[in-house]
Amino acid sequence: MGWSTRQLAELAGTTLRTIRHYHEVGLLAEPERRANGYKSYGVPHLVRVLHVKRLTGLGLSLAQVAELGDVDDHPREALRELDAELAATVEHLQGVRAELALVLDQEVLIALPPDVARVIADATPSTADRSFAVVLARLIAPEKLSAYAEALRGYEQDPVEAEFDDLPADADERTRQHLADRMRELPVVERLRGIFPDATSVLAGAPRGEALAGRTIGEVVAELYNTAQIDVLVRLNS
Amino acid sequence: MGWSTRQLAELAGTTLRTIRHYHEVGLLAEPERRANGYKSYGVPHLVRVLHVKRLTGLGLSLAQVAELGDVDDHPREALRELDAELAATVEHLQGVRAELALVLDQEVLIALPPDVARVIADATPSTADRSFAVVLARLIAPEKLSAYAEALRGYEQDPVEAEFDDLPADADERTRQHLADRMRELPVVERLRGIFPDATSVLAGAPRGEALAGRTIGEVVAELYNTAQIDVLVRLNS
DNA sequence: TTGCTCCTCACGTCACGTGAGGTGGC
DNA sequence: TTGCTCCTCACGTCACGTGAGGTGGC
Repeated sequence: MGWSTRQLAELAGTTLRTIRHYHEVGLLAEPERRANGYKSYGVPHLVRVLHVKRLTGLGLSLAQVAELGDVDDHPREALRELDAELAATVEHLQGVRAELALVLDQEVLIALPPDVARVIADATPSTADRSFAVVLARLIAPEKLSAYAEALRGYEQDPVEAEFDDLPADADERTRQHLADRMRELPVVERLRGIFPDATSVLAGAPRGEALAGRTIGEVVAELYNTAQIDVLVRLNS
Repeated sequence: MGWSTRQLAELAGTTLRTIRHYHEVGLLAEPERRANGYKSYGVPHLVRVLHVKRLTGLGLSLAQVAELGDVDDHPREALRELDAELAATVEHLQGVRAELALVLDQEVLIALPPDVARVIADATPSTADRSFAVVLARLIAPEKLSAYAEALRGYEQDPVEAEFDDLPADADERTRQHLADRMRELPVVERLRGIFPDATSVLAGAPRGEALAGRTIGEVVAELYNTAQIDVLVRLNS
């Protein structure tokens, strides 16, 4: 005598709501009703639902299934496209997993290429400096970033730098100049100056538009360092 | 002076709407406003957005990102879980691709195990029969299905069967019995009788509940064959 | 005054899940 | 009368996309 919606769902191994959804989107014809208004499904409905489920199970969207015609057609093209998509997805996921493996291997989570991240995590232990590196990574050219990381490799904290970190904003002229002179001789600073000989060179080849990027780096620096420290940084390049 | 929403979006390499969405779900603090009501973002916002993007780029949901605390924390556990999920997904997709390869290799798309599908596609060229096979596959035990496919392997159409296919519903008694007698000697029929000695044996070990499944097969048969044909099928087993 | 940017709603997406509220059959 | 099934709305999910309608700044 035909099946109820629930029975059809059970036979097809799916849910009530799925059957109704197929009606809603026009993937399944509405069956005849009994006297009381209940739906009464027949074999073709079951075959149709099994067919739709088969295709969606393979990864087709309902819209794609709708585009294909009858149960008898073999959707070669659609399936081939799907296969290509799946291949791409798998490749992408494997890429993500490779990245994850690198990230899991590291102490800090930084939005940087893994090799660069490693160096920076070692070299710049403070959160502020790391934030700087993350922002920088978005703003400067990739080669510059690699060079920057290379310059920091094997970095060791020097007492002079501690002095810089603790420099009060109201440090006097002589203190600043003296500090700048000694910093200029640090190997790290020397290497960095080789990469960024002046302020504008930081942004050469920047991918984001130099105007905004420049202001941005300026803001970050202003937020990280006090006026005396910035003054010292400026003197490094003179 | 801070950035506008659009500028923040550009700096972070994302869209206006994404920034606003992060506000909506509480992932990003609302910045101060200017006199005219425009938002004015600072460096911490940029760092935050880059951090969120980094995590979602790896595959975390926004809800998961929200659960993790600060930019400085390294979400080892979450990432490890994610990696496990990714591994499972990749495996699943590769399974689907393997299935796709088989399906693409075949003429018809049937919701059957591939080995069974191959045989059935060869043996039963009519749509009706294939529908029957698809439904059957959902209803009977997997071993029975394999055995069924095995029985059909190498199937060749016999003139007697053409006779069966064309049997009119009002065929007389003698015609039916004569046909049944000859069909009983066909190798295919003999093999099938070995698997399904009687009607109830079809459903032995059925996974869906025998009552509904039985009625279902009955309906399918009734829809595929006329009364004379069904009568002949019944006589095959007597 | 004309473009351009900014703002805040608010609906649409995809494949259903999950009640809400009401009725028929034993 | 009490459970159980059936029915039809209709909102929620997830991470935004995409206008709709209105205002501020040059």
